[in-house]
Amino acid sequence: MATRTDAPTRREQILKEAARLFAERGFHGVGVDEIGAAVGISGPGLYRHFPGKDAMLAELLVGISGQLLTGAKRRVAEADGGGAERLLDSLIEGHIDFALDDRPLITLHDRELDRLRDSDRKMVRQLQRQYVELWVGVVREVYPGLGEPAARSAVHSVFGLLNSTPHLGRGGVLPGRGATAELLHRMARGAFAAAES
Amino acid sequence: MATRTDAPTRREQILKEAARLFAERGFHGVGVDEIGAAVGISGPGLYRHFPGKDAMLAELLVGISGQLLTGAKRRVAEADGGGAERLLDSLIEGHIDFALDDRPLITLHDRELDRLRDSDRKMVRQLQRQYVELWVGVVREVYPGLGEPAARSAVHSVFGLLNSTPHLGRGGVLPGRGATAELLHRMARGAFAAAES
DNA sequence: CCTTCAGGTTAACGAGCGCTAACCTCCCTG
DNA sequence: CAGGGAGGTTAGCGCTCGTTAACCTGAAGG
Repeated sequence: MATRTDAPTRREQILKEAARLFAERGFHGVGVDEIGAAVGISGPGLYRHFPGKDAMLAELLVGISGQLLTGAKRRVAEADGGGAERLLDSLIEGHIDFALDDRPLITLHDRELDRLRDSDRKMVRQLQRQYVELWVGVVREVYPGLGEPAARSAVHSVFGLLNSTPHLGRGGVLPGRGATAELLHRMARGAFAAAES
Repeated sequence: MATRTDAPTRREQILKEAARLFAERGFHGVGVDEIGAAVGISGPGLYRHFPGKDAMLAELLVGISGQLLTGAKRRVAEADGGGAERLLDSLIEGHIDFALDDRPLITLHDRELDRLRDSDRKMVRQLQRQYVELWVGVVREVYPGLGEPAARSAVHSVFGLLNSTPHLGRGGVLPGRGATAELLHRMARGAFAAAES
């Protein structure tokens, strides 16, 4: 898994614009002509890069879930021996970065999953479950008072909290990226702590 | 505004089933024939009750937002002199009841807003904003350390937390309604408290 | 200079969808 | 008992959308 350094390909342009459009108006609400227009080509030209509209959504969702899980695993590996508290903070930080930097993707992630073909959906669900279970393990280490079902519920709820970023910018000014990230981080920790008691 | 006591009308059946279907597969992903079949009539028979598919979604979303706001205002009135702490708990409880009892509606509420005609969307947005501002006022009374922008962000984030209920039942067992409600309530309070510090 | 191929183009097809038209059938009321 | 409206039905229209077919073009390679 080498890190990409070269310029963004046409394929990647398409994925990025498709993600934005899907997030804005829903998978069924966006036509292929629109996606094409967003990258400067028109309509069926997309079929030189993807076998179909479904494939774009599938690649996006699998990519998102995989990226989240991969990042979390890397953080676990890096935190080797650093303590569960630090690790949980690292996980939270990673999720917040994702939620703030890729809002359209976060939106898609829990909104359009049901539009996938069975095999793709199964794969995404599995990646998501692994991600959740990884969090649950760390959370229970930091907050031993939490039973497993409660911890899982708490993790899902905190995801809901962190994934609220698309709603934040709606009414105008949000207090800058750094401050928002800090606020979300504190709230997540506070929510977990309160879940334990 | 008299409280309804009579049996559910056909209109209400339709709205309920439409909400469920829209939540499951998205507004554009559900056909009128499906909605009709879900209430035992077929296809165009719906047009005896609604002028169009859009109108169903509009009535659902306006109804949701209005119901949330109305309930919150009632709680404010009832808590007259009872203290801000108690009032905030009451607001949280009301929102949780809604999120647990009407999951499809909660899902629609922040997912299909953009499919509305401009006038309807404007109305929903206004109701939502009033609801948020009502919360912001109470939250800032309980947690005076919060500035207004931070309080607003915190409120949106806590909504994300509370509205995560549709994701909770996914993987099998959730620990019973009462316990879930309690957990969510504690986490919401914990998140607000941590936002203040 | 010819070939090839990646990456476009426009035209058009077929399916699905929202919605309308036309018609039917109870049930209620004067 | 006439009649009329509420609430259904089926047939079908028109439009949109995903996808395919057929064609074009410019750049690279021998």
